[in-house]
Amino acid sequence: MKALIADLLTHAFNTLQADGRLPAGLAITEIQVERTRDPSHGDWASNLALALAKPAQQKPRDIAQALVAALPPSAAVIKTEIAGPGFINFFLTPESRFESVRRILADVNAFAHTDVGHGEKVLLEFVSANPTGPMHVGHGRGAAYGSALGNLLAATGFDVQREYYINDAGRQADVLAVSVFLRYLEAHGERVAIPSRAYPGEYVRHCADALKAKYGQQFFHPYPDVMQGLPADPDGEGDAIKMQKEAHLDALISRTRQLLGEDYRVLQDFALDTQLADIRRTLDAFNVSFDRWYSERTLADSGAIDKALARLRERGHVYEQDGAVWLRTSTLGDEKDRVLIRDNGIHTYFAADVAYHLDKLDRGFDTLIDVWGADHHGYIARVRAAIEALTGQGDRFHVALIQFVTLSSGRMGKRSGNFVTLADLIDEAGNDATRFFYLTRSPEVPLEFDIDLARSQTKDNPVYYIQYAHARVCSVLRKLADDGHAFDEAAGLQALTHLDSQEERGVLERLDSYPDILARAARDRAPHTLAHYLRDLASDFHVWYNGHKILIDDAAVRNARLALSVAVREVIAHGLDILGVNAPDSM
RNA sequence: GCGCCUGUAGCUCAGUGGAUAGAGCAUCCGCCUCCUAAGCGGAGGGUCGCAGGUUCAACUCCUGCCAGGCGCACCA
Repeated sequence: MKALIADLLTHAFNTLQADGRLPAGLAITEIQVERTRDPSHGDWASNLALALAKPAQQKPRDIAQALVAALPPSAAVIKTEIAGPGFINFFLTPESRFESVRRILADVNAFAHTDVGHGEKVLLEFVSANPTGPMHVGHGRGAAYGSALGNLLAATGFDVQREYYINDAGRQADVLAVSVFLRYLEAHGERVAIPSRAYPGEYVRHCADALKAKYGQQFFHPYPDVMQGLPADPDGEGDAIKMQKEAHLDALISRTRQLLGEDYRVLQDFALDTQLADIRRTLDAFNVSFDRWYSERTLADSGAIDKALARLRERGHVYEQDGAVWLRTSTLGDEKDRVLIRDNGIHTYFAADVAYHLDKLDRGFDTLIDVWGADHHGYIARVRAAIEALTGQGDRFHVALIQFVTLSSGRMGKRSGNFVTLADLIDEAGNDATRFFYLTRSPEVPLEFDIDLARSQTKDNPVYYIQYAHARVCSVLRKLADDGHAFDEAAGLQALTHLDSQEERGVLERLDSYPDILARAARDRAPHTLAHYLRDLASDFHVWYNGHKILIDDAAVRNARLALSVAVREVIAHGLDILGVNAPDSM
């Protein structure tokens, strides 16, 4: 209905411009049409005349008069009124309230679809957690957000590809390798000290055990040989100490490479593959999938990094200083210049990331959306600057920053070093509740995850409340069949005018707003809008259900109510599917 | 110090520049012969952090301040 009103107003506006009644240069970016709160204001209202008043240099009520006079006729509109400072109120026919039910029952996907995307090609990169350990609850939020956003964009006319960038190169991968290596030696009976900057988690030990099981003695070296002559790993705090700790770890990495030779890569690949497999398992369980897993290593191997560097040089954005190669990002919005190639000749993570984003654009994507943890916000300016330097299209790059997650009940960090993994959380709260809870908050707000509420199976838990509405409709239909009846859709659609109670009007209006909610959620990249909507719809439905019996003897009214119920079920199933939450038939 | 995010009911949070700022929880008062009580109805509860500004209109936009979180590497 909203789209219809907006259409009428657009026509009226164009007519007035063509007649010279309004200045020609005027442009309306988006017509605001809203539901009225007060029934005496009609069903819908627009502030278009108010918005035009200033640029057109005319009184808002005069413009409103002209717009109303120029409105094309519509079967749905009974009358219009001008109210207050210049609102245009629309009164619609009773029959128009049922339009959405007809459309939902005909094809809910068509009903829900609004083409905000116009086929725009979007590359959505999310999660991209380093394969150096299990996913934690923060990654889970990014996973839920990214996957829901992908579904949302796909449902609103975007051509979206989902991608996971695997950080399988660089120092972190080396730290993982030596961490596993030391635990591997320990599994062979050596007494080892784990460096303070290495990975301490229990999963490293499991990985080492698996390594031993597969390769036996192949990588073994006596621990004293490994450590001989290495700088010490000092205790304590402070920058100087920290640097010594890192130096110790770096020396250990070099020594391990040297001792293992070509086997180093075998060991490292084993460790990375093990961790990545664990991540994939968790994501599968979490109903998150990707179109492509993109390896950082392949960027170096394929020459993509060299290509990006050459292009940056060509465009004059690169210089050398202190033995390193720098990108002049400071002239493109970044606070300082950034190193691409270190003085030791090894490219930085940033250089690989620049090449990756160039590759995304080269593959023909119009828009790049990266989903990052909030702690990476300082990184945005330099990546955008690099894209700008490469292509002049820095505005195509968008980052959705996801704020941190804390767990309620003090369950986080209960025992030091024993952090809660995403797999643990899913295990505890279930897939549906976990996804839904992640998605109920705006991404830029820190999330306090209430585990006890997520576990609870009462109406206090919004996900159960919504799923229950869906199951309830299914239950009613089962009861109907048990009683030897069937839902007569055609008869129901004929009899929709029986749906005239306050509660039924509430449900009808809510259903009608669904396409607009989806469009807004997609435009704002805000899946939480949809989560809130579904809760409201479920609430409207439950309120109606509790006051009105559906399975009554009067066939016309019964079928009309069934039509409304099924429409609710269809929209809930559609919305939950976008959020990646199941819509069960019974509970 | 600089940058990003946040500040709305006791708590957790919604809120396209638009008409009287909302929801859930919590609190209080009611409600089960009935398609699932895994539920429903009602009540109280607000200086939208503070101060200016922009305009027909500001919780919403701008500026400054206050408070909290995060970040400021030749790590990733």
